Amino acid sequence: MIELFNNHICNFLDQKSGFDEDDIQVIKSKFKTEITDDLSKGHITTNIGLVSGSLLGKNPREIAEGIKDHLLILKEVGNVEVAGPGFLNIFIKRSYLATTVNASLKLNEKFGHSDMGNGQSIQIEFVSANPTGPLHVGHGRGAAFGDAIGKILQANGYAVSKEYYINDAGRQMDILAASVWLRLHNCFDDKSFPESGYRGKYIIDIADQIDSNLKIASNKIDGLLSNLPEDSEEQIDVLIKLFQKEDKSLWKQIKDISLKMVLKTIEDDLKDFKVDFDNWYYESSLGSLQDSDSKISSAIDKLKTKGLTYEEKGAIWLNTEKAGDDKNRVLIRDDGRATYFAADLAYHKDKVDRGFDKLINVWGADHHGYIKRIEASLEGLGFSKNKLHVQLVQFANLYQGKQKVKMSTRSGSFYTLKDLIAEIGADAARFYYLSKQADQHLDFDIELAKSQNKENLIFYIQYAHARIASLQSKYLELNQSLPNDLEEIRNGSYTACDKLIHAASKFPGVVERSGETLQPHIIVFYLRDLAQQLHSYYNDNPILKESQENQESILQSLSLVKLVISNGLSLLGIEALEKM
RNA sequence: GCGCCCGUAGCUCAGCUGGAUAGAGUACUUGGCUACGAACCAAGGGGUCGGGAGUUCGAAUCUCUCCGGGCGCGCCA
Repeated sequence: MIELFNNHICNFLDQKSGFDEDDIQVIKSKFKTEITDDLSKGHITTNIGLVSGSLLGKNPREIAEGIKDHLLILKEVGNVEVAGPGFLNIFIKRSYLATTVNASLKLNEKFGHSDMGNGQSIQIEFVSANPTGPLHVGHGRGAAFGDAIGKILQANGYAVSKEYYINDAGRQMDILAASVWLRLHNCFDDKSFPESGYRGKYIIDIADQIDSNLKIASNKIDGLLSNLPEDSEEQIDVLIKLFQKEDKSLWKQIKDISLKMVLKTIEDDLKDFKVDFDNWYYESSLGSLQDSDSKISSAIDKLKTKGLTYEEKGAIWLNTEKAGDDKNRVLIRDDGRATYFAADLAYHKDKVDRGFDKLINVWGADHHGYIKRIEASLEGLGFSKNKLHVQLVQFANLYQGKQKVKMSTRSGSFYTLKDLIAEIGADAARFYYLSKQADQHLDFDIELAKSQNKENLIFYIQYAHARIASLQSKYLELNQSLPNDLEEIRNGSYTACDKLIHAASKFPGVVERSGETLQPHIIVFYLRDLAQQLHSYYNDNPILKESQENQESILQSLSLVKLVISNGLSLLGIEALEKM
């Protein structure tokens, strides 16, 4: 609809304004036509008068007057007012409004979709938590966010691929295996268990299952545990080496099974959270430095060829300062092992090689210092850093009322994502994770998320949806079917729903903006406002006492509101409720 | 010290690609069920948009600076 007016205004500029060609281009790029906040300003408003007036040094209101006449030609337009400093407020004819309601309803679950992305492929990498334990509530925010922007971008015409990067190659895997091994042999009690090992109960569960499969002889390593270093980090390293030496194949088996089991729980938790991935990418598939054909070797080779690397203190460094990083970074340590950064760089090269038009990384905010170096490496590899967008997600603090919920991975007992889903359900959890801009701190109150009143926004929005559903079924008891076309009543005089129709018509614009800015919370707040208007209307109007013609008109309008709530929630990965 | 993010009503937050009187919820005061879901609605008070300067016809929004808070600055991942 906005399109229509934009084109018409551009048409005016080109043919009738008499402005300079260059000025017209500037004006076209700067003026905005949008749906108004409320109906006192008409349905559509444009600042074309202000923008041109400012540029040309003319009176904005006079310019607006000229364009006003041009707009009145359109058959869809009922009235146009020049308002304030020079805004043009456009009032649409009611018959045309009815047409737009019909058209929107016909689009059904596609209402709100756009072709902004034009089929471009976009990959979103998110969660990517180390496979060393269950997901905690911090991961939940990244999971909800990545999944939601996936849905939103898809709705905006992008071809979306969601990926989880599994760090299965580093020292942490060794620590995981060592922790399981220790539990397997009951070497320590909870108190004396090495601090830098993983101490959670899930390690015991893994050990139990391995034990029943492998039937490992216990007390096999009693002699190994004497003379351990004091420092807990050194301690775990010594243990890892001991176990590897003791029984190489058993070590490998334990490591593989542990990884598999942890990944399984992560996958299950994400499934319960209604988050799915198109691809699970293993860091180990990047290969090793020893293999000169591996992805990691060839990525580093490419940088070497470009002369961006150098040797210093026995290590191989990448010059990332050149691209704005604070300091240069090590790719290969002095002991010959690749750094995490080297692997990540190879991973990002691989993403680009796979042909995605755009890459989005959803990272915890504590990684922001890492952005520069990954951008630098992409540029070093000959790609534009603009291909990649890193979206930071801040930490979420959980509260139970006023009480902060403690999360400590150290102690091994922590509030997991699974716990959260069990307590408030996946939908409420997703909703609250998404209710604030991702890169800002979020205080997440579990009590609030469970409450059944207006303060709980998801409840309030669902309630609006359920109310309409309930009204529809009431209507169906009295009539054969819901009205499905306003053709017959488009000239009706019932205008009480106009505000609702107007609010609902903003939805496609909201989805686009949410996609452009990667901010799902825009949809959250929009739905809250829409629900508020629905409740207000519902309260003031005894709908089923209206004339039959009015009832049809109302039901039609409310169906649109219901559709918007349902589509909006679904973009957040939440199912709208017919009853609650 | 350097870098990134944030500071809007008592509290929790919207609004930020500059636009028309700065908005919700909560709390407080008050009114509304013989009506389709009152789990709701309506009305009222409450603000130097952290301070200051600049750009502009116009600044919560952009720039600079100061103050206050968070996070990051490994041959960890």
